[in-house]
Order: sequence, then C-alpha cells, then structure tokens
Amino acid sequence: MPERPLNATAASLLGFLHDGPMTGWDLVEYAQQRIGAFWSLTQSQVYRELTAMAAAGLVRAGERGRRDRKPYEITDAGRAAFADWAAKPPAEESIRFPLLLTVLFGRHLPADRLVAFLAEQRAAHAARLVEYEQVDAALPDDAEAVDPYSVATLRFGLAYERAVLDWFADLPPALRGNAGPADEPGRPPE
Amino acid sequence: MPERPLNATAASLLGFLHDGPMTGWDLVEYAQQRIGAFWSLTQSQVYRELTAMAAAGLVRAGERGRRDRKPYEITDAGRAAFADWAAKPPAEESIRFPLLLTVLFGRHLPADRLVAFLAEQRAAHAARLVEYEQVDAALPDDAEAVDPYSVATLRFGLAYERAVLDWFADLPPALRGNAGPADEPGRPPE
DNA sequence: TGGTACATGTAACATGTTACATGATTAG
DNA sequence: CTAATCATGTAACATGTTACATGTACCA
Repeated sequence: MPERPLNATAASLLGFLHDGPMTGWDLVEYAQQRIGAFWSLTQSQVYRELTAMAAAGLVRAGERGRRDRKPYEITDAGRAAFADWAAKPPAEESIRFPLLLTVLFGRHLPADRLVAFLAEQRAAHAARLVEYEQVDAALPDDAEAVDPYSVATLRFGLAYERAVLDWFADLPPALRGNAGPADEPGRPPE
Repeated sequence: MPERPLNATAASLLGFLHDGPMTGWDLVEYAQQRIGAFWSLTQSQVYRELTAMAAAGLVRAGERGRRDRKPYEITDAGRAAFADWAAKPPAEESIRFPLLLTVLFGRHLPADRLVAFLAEQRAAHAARLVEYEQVDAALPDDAEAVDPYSVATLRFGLAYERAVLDWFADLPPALRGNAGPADEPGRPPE
C-alpha cells in the first residue's frame, strides 16, 4: 500500500514516540508542552491519529497498563514514514487570530468592549510569556549546543509573545483605553 | 430559526460587505489583502459561506453582471448577525507553523536540508515584510486617527514579520548554515 | 484567434472541534 | 466515601483543502 503521506499532526506524534512508548494521554500533554506554542491539537485528534496509524502499521499498541493505559510504540514503518515526512519542505505557517478580526471591524462594536477584549488577551499573552521565560531560565548553559532544535523553537515562542505584547503596548490611542489607573503596562522596557 | 452563530470566516465576509456589494471573487481578493496576514481563507470556502449565508438570509444575491459576476449585498439580518458576532469575545489565536515542527525534529533530517528550508522560508518572510512596509509607507499621516483599526492590524503584520525575521537571524549556530558568502542577512539593524 | 485573467461553482476528502459517555485510581 | 484527576474513546458536525469542471471576456 502506497500510504498517503502523513499529516503534520500525525508526524509529530511519531516524532515524539521516538523518545519511547507513550499513551494518547501522555502524548497530548507532551505535545502541548513541546509544540503547543506553534501547533495546536486536541485530545480527540490524538486518539484518532493513533488509531489510524496503528491500522497503517506505523505504531503498535502495547499491553494495557494501570489505569487502562494503552501505550503505543513506533514501528520501523513508522520511523520510515516519519523520516519521509521530516525531509519534505514544510508548508508556510497559518495564523488565525480572531482578535484581529474584531479589531479590524472595531467600529462595529462599543469601544469599551473592544478595549476589554484587548486587555483580556494581553493578559493571556503576558502570562504565556512568563511561562516561556521560566522554561528559558531553567535551561542549562550548554542547551544550545546540546539541543539547538528545542532551543530554537522555544525562542520562537519568546520572540512571538514579545512581539505580540509590544504590539498591544503600541496600539493606536483610540484602542488603548485610557480609563483607570495606569495598570497593566505593555512590557517593561529593558 | 435560532441561527447558529457565525463562524469567523463568514463574519468577516459580512464585515466586508458593509462596504458595499461584492462578488465571491472580489471578496477573496479583498479578504486576502485586508486580513490575509492573520486569517487565511480559500476561494472554495468563500463561495460556500456565501451560498449558506444567502440561504440563511444574511446576504442577498443581486443580478448577474458582466462576466457572470454575482454580487452579494448584506441584508439587515446579516448586519444584525454580524453585530452579534463582533460583540462576542474573540477566541485565542491559533498558529500552525510546520517549519517549527521540522526544526524541532531537526535531528531526523540532513542538516543542510534543514538549513535550506530555513533559508527558503526566511526569504518568504522577508518578502512579506517588504510588502507590509510598502503599505505602511503609503499610509497618510492621519491614518491612525482616521482608521485606527486598519492601522492596528497592519502593525500586527509588521511586528510579526519582524519578530520572525529576528528569530531567523538569531538561530543557534548549528541551524544557521555557515556555508556560502554572507548573503541574505537577517534584518539590517536600525 | 488564442492565451490569460476573470468568475463561479462542485465534489471528495482531510482535518479540527465539541460534546458526551464510560470507567479506573487516587487523595483527602 | 466521594470528588478530582487520569484515561480512553465515539459521534456528530464544522471547517478547511485540493482538484477539477465550466464558461466569459479582454487584449495582443
């Protein structure tokens, strides 16, 4: 069977399974942590892809463990399919940022609502940046030499969140909401 | 009929139709230009949403024009549905950046391939930044006062592309590809 | 008169999302 | 003993993607 090429989500799961057998549950958590910043997936998807890949012989389910855990391990066919995928030119990214739609159509909603939406999301991004910064701070000095790949992806998260926060801070005055005390500054200048 | 809430893509089309009747073709172009930086949609989707919205009474097709053009105009129901949508808290953004998956799994492909992928996408981002900068440069001085919404979304594009280019420029040495003359610098420092 | 850009649309399929159902184990 | 968390899974549906089919009008 000629095996349709993997989709990126399935491929990622295979990538993670190179590090050892994992259950669907584990994979959801692990993926969230490792690629959550630039690749979203849901639990449903993970189970579906695992089922499909098992059927295609790319992974193999092991024996049920404690809480009915069902570990999957990658097969040789899986490793081959993964290598094929990895060597193919990646597509361009897609961003879907609903807040920006709301902003673009900002004249169609009450100004204070828009300002509130902006504040909420700004806070979420600030929190995410803090997370990434903590991970970054915990990195050993030689991380870049040992695993430049993870370092690079982490840095993307940092760069992205910083850019977004700067964007919030630099919004046109009309979108900035000048009510209330000067709480929640953008990002403190270095 | 209780009318399931609009999805963001359909809502955007309605948003654009506030500016006057447009055909599917027009909308694809217009959307590409106005929200392409942070919201992707395809031609197929546009025609599908238009058909569905016409059935739901949110838009109304006018008479066929010259090249079989079929202009749609927004109805009062459409305006109401749009206003409802606009006033709802926008979801968080989702990013899907295949290149970063390839980077994360970089040890599974030849180093020079990875470097080549990075170079290709860097060039694409550089080109996009130039586009945005041209749009920005063409903006009148009072743009921020006149239409802060468009300005804000354009600025997002600029901030995002600059961050991405900085990220490329700052990649760990192992991913940087030191072969060849110093072509294609990251982004010239200001 | 022939190629290119304009313009609409369908079909088939892949992927993503939401909601729910079910049960095991652990911690308090 | 009971609430929370762990864990798997299905069903239904919404959305997104790719490929194709069809025809119109302009312009060189």
